[in-house]
Amino acid sequence: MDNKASVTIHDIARELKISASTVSRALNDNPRISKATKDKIKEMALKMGYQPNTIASNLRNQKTNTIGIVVPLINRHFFSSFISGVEEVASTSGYNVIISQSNDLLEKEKQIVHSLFSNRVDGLIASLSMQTNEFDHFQLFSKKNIPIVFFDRVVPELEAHKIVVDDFMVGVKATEHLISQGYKRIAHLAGPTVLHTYRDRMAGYRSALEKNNIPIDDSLIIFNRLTRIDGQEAIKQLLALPHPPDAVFCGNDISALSMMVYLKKIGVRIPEDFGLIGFSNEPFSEVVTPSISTLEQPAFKMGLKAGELLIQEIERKTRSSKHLTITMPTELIVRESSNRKK
Amino acid sequence: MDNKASVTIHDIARELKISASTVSRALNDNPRISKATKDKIKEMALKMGYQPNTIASNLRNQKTNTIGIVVPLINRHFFSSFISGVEEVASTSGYNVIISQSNDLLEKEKQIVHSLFSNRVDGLIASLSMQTNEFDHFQLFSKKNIPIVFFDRVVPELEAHKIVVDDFMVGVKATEHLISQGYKRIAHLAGPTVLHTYRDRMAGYRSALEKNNIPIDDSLIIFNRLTRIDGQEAIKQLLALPHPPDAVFCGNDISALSMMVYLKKIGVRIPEDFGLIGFSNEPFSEVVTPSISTLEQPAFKMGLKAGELLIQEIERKTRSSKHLTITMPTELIVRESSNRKK
DNA sequence: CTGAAAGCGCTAACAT
DNA sequence: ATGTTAGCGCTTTCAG
Repeated sequence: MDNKASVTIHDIARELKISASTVSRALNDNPRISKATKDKIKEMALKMGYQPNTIASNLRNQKTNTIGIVVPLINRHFFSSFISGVEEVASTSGYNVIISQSNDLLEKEKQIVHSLFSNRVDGLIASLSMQTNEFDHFQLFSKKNIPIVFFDRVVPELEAHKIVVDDFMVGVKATEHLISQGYKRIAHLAGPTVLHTYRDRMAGYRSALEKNNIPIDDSLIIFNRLTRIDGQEAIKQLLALPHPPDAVFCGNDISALSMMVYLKKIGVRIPEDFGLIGFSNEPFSEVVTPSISTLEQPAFKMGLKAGELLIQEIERKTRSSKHLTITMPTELIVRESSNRKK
Repeated sequence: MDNKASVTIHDIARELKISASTVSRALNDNPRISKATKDKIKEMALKMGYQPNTIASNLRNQKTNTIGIVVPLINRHFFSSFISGVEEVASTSGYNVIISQSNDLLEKEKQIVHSLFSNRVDGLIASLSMQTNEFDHFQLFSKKNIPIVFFDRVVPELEAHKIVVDDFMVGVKATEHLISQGYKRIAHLAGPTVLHTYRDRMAGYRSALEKNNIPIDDSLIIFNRLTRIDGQEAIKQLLALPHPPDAVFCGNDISALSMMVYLKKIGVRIPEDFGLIGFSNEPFSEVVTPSISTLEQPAFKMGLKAGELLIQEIERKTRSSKHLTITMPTELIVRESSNRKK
């Protein structure tokens, strides 16, 4: 039940009959302190079980060595891999990471951002919630010149650094792949268009069709939130069309999978009768039968990059005036669900 | 380039020609302040763009409203779901969460624990690294009566609260299920026995066999790290036996999957000729073909529970003397890979 | 090379 | 109902 107050630098100072400032300097390896006293102080600190109080130091230094991360959902492969990347650079650079999830709710996101600000994080890394259509809460940071790096779900309007993949090219690559496999009526399951990442993918899809002289049929484009249930309802809706599609480019792997499950159940052969391609290469996509074609989003690397960039900005005295947008490569992964030509 | 210092309660006080303490009290809804002045103060705070400095408040209050979490790897379904659970209770109770990963390295774990301590987290939730065989770093917390909750990878020696599943029963349930399906020679792929969670599961397996008068054949028990490759090598080894098994209880779903892939490739029918059951209900297990029987480890719920318990302890003035061990139920999920009797 | 003193922003006795 | 004052633990001028 040893619950007495922690040992502070003052305790060490008193014990050694020196001043607290000397102790502080010694523990921070300040060159103005002699080797001898440093050793003496460090030894005593160890002996007394001294543990620095980071909070006090943070308050005094106006710096917390902490990075805030906001993601829609931590429990998603893409995001947890991304965070893992950030965590890696952060910890090697001496930063802690505070993570919060918005659950895709704007209100929660706002609250989190305020809380992170109040905790005086040195920088912020964020991916927007699906509902986010206003950005005042981020102004808090930019107004005070605290660097922000957005990733994945970003908006062009935001003046900040961004780590993204080329979603337009994603749409193009996925669609052209399906075309190359001989599919004729290609549908697209798109996410909420408030998010430009989904808009861009759709634009890529349209562009690929146009370039290949395939007419664009808006009834083949469905918008929803890309959940499992959404996928199933979308495929039902598509199949009920007068001229149903013979392939779908899905906004994510989850919805592609749920479409596949439904199609298999009603006896549609994949990829012979129907082609499917998803997005983001979830771990399951490789192991289901048939395996699902998709595009790999380099989550971990994006996290590393975001962390690097942010820390660079934090440690630069003057804010860099221009905002970088780093576009990471995506890789088309052709698997069974869309591969009907050897 | 608005980089001037933040608005503090003193700025508000000066503006309103009142004292800082009144401002502080008003903003904290202290009943001793009149409604009128509260309103006035809050309005001014809003107008001036005041954002509380949590650090200062933390230092003063000796409380950070922050929970530290240490996991081996954030980018793993079980851990990220668990964290998600913690995060949920934490945020509804007004706590932030700092997450760090040990990468299964003892040294990293030590460093993290010290850093979390220095950041004066109000409590700690941890799952041990695979290397952890000493526990002094956690003493830091217990000595100062800061509550800790261990989960999943725990050791009995630790005097702290624990959230676990009944691994012995896991072994029993899995094995008895295979027996009930008529499999005769049941093998077990076990993880590293330094971790008691794997030891317990194996004990459950043995116990179930004994109870059903099935002789235990040690050549049917294989130990490795349960990776994909491990699974494949294990099944090859098992099939090469003079009397090969007709079913395997695997220590996790990954290894069960890789066995399945191999068995399918060489033409073994599942579940007719061979039965498989895994553990932990990875997302892919449900969607592969055949779907994999498994036992659900309620990660998210465990996270909720851990968070609840920890916060309870934090907010109790006196530490509860006894250490709770909460055993969460696991659920047998029978799917195709082991279900040969309708 | 070391010490004294002030202050980071907030809160809570203790006043009144 | 509000103000005064001191201090959480640390760092950093400024002085010597």
